[in-house]
Amino acid sequence: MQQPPAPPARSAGPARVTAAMVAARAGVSAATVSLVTNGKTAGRVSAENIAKVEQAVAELGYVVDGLGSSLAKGRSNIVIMVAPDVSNPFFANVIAGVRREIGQDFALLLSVTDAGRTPEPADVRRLLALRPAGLLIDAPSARFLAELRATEPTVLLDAAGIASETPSVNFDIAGGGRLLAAHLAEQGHRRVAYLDSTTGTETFRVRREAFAAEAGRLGLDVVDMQATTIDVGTAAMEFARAWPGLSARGATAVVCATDTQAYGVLQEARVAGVEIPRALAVTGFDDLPYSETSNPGLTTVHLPALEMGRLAGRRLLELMDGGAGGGALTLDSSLVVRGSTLA
Amino acid sequence: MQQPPAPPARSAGPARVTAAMVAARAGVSAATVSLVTNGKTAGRVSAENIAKVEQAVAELGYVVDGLGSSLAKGRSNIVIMVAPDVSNPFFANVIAGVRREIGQDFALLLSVTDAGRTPEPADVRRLLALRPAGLLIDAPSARFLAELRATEPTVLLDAAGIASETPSVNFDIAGGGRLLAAHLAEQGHRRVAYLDSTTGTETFRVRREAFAAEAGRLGLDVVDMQATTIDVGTAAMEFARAWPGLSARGATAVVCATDTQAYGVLQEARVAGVEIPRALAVTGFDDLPYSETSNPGLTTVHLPALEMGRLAGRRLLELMDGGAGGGALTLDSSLVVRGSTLA
DNA sequence: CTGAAAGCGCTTACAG
DNA sequence: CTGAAAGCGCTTACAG
Repeated sequence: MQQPPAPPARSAGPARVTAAMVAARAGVSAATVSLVTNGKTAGRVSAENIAKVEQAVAELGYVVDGLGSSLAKGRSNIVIMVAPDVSNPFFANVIAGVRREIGQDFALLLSVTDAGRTPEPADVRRLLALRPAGLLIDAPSARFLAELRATEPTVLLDAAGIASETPSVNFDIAGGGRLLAAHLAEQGHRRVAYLDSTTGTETFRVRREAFAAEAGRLGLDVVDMQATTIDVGTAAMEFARAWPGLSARGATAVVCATDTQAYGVLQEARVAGVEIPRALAVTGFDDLPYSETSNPGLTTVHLPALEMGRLAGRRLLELMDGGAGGGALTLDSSLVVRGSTLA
Repeated sequence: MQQPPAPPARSAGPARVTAAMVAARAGVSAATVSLVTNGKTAGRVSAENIAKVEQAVAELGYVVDGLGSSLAKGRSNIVIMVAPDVSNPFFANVIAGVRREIGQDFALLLSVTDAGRTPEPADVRRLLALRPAGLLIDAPSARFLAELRATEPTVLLDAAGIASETPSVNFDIAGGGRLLAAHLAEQGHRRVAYLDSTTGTETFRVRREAFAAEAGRLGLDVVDMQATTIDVGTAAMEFARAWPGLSARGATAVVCATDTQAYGVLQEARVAGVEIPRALAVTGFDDLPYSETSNPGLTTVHLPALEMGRLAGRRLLELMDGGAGGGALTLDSSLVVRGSTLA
């Protein structure tokens, strides 16, 4: 007497439109549908059938299923970008550059970690299981790279200072750091403080070391402050904490690992009544838009973010097309001198 | 005489380890391997076979292929979060909250657009083709939502003011806006300027409208500045441009759509020698960490970002488990009064 | 408890 | 130019 229970409702909504449904409606085989949706019709599909398929696709609202397609092709159409610090405004420009190059053909997806943390091996493994068509790794740590061992096309961004076979697009960070040291020495500074970032990526190590080495060569004394996150607030607090001591020891400049931290120093110095640049010079790295309009303007090492994104995207495209393209590409950095160091 | 050409080298590196290889090594079937890697062994696989499979998995370094697995299961194990403004530091906290809830079981991937832009229909379609297990949409525009029509589990974040059947987790933005208006009226202001964001999301419309409505009720006059991106620099420039006129018309406060913009106003006001809060009160929305430590501290509407991320993640988990869970959840916002409005 | 088989939705040689 | 078939790497009823 009992009715068998109704089959459980599948995920609500209309059934998924498949290539087979399109084929049936167009009166062709699934193979032909595939050829058309992949644009491989040249000399293989008649104009008539192309038109039929296109109409059926439109009528049914068919979208090629990414999973089936990727499985058959052996790779997906997504490019995963791994980055430690999405909320750095600098990074937004890098992404914009990447998207501009690969955006038409691939879906760009970001894998982010909590602020200031580097991705874990487990994260990476899960990402590779998605079979990305390519990988973009921004500001990697050496440890992370060692664990990666990805066989898919990979391009590193901002990986200066990392020994790796993987193709990379870098800034000449070290050159920028040296220019910075030379500029400060020229301005007559003798003792400067360095405010590092807590993010454990190589780029920050290089920034610091290149600056410190050149500073040493020029007779400049470098004092380390406590590293902070890339955040105006924490940098401001660290400056407030450290300044009395630094001042007593005769420091006349603060070199920050990022512009964002420099903003915090500028702000807090103003609160403390420290005159910039007369009593204190302040510098950054990145050259974010605001560094031009801040008051005083911030002297900083200019890093061409958009350009880096574009080049990395283009190289990844070549790699995914089967190109070789090894080696490291280095973009010039330059020093932009503004009011924060120039009386 | 000619040797046939060597087969083209497949994507370099060792061949992919498959479940079949694991099965062969463990001396079991692929089905058993699947049961083990999916943790569905209870009453279905002997302890002995579990051990064999686990050992083979370890020896071979087998990782379940996401494409094959997802295709068979009908959905992937990725959750895609769509967001207009990754580089807003506020957003980093939302993500952290989401990850904390869903991070173990799903890969969280971000789809971002260029600063201040809302995703296009084409972007969305490509994302859905990946068959995400779930979708998280942050600060959607009404237009975007109308186009979406996703059948997969979806949770909206910060979607106050959007009429939609889709479950959502929101802030009581309107309440915060009203508290802000009341506070300024109480402090004796009669005419205030409003600095909006150019990002075309509903949350900013609601911020402005709730504030303006309550302000009107309390006899406060509201003057619109030119909206800017969520960026210290552009906000600073807009303040510099607008202040002379605003001042002449008797405005005594600037209400900003975000804390970040308020920082620009604070900074530029200081440069212009405008005393805060005596000559000008400044407020924001978000309550970023820096708003507490800035000098003066920033009066702002506190929005619990981490909490929102966690709740959204939890609701999505429920939905993906087949739960119903419709309706909108609203988190209280509150007004944090600091030195930027309080003499 | 176990494995053979079908199927997820495509794409790509292959034969015609 | 076209379609039937095999296969991508899994998972899940099903029969045993």
